[in-house]
Amino acid sequence: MLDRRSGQALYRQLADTLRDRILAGDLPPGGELPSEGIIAKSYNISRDAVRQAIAVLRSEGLIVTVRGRRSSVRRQAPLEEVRAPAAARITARMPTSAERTHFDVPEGVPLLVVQFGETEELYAADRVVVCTPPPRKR
Amino acid sequence: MLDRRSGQALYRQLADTLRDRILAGDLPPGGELPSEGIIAKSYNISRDAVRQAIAVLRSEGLIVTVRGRRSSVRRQAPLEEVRAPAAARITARMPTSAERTHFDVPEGVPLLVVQFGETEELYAADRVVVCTPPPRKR
DNA sequence: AGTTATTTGTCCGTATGTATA
DNA sequence: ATATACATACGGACAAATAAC
Repeated sequence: MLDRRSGQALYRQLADTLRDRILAGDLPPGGELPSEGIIAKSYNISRDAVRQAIAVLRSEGLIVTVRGRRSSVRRQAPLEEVRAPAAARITARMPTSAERTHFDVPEGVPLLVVQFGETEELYAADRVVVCTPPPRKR
Repeated sequence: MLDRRSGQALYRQLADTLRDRILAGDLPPGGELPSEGIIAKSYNISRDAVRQAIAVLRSEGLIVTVRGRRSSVRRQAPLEEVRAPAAARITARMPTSAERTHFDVPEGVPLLVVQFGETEELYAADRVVVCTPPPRKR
């Protein structure tokens, strides 16, 4: 239950409990959360607080929200392996809104940036894993 | 200026214009945005809409917000190079709230995940770049 | 095909708390 | 201590997308 005098924000407490349920497998991938209104009523908090909690989990890449539908636990597709060249530099950053549309990634999913020489390649982190070359035989 | 009949949400339009100013270098790293109240007044929108726009940019890792202070453009520290072992798998994901505290990263900064064998190492993507081994001499 | 109900998205207002300057 | 500024929480209203029938 949520505690109004805990010093912790209500929406953070709610996000923590929902996250725990997701990571524990209580809410399986693809599973739907109750509607914002239902959650708000069941915890006696405003819909605004519920939306903030959901926004937290969405920005962590744990859930996905589509307008008109209840939020659902994000499904993780099998990752495609991409071979990194030698002497490459690999970083990650969040996409802008336009890049999110372009790469078709939901909120909370970073981009992998692979740089080598002049080139820079971008990959959606929910579909790609970058692999370093295997050790050389000799 | 913002257009109420454009079909685009006000806060998205505002986020786009602010992002453009940041990426164009108009607002330099470390530079402060006007306060939420000032922005709201200057665009004739609610403070709530301004906060949503700022939340967008924060989740993209472009700005940093500290309570009581105006938001500022995120500074990018020089990246420490970490050598990736051979046959490693490199992915990225967003940290949970607890991990954000543990790694001391602001919102909008992913974690780099380097897996090899049984081990899995995590790095804050705003401080570390992962490097693949250089080509072998022969 | 079309209508209704459900649900999330956007926008506004107000109030209060808490951190910073 | 005062002023400024962001954070939290509530409320209401309407729009827009989806789902159900």
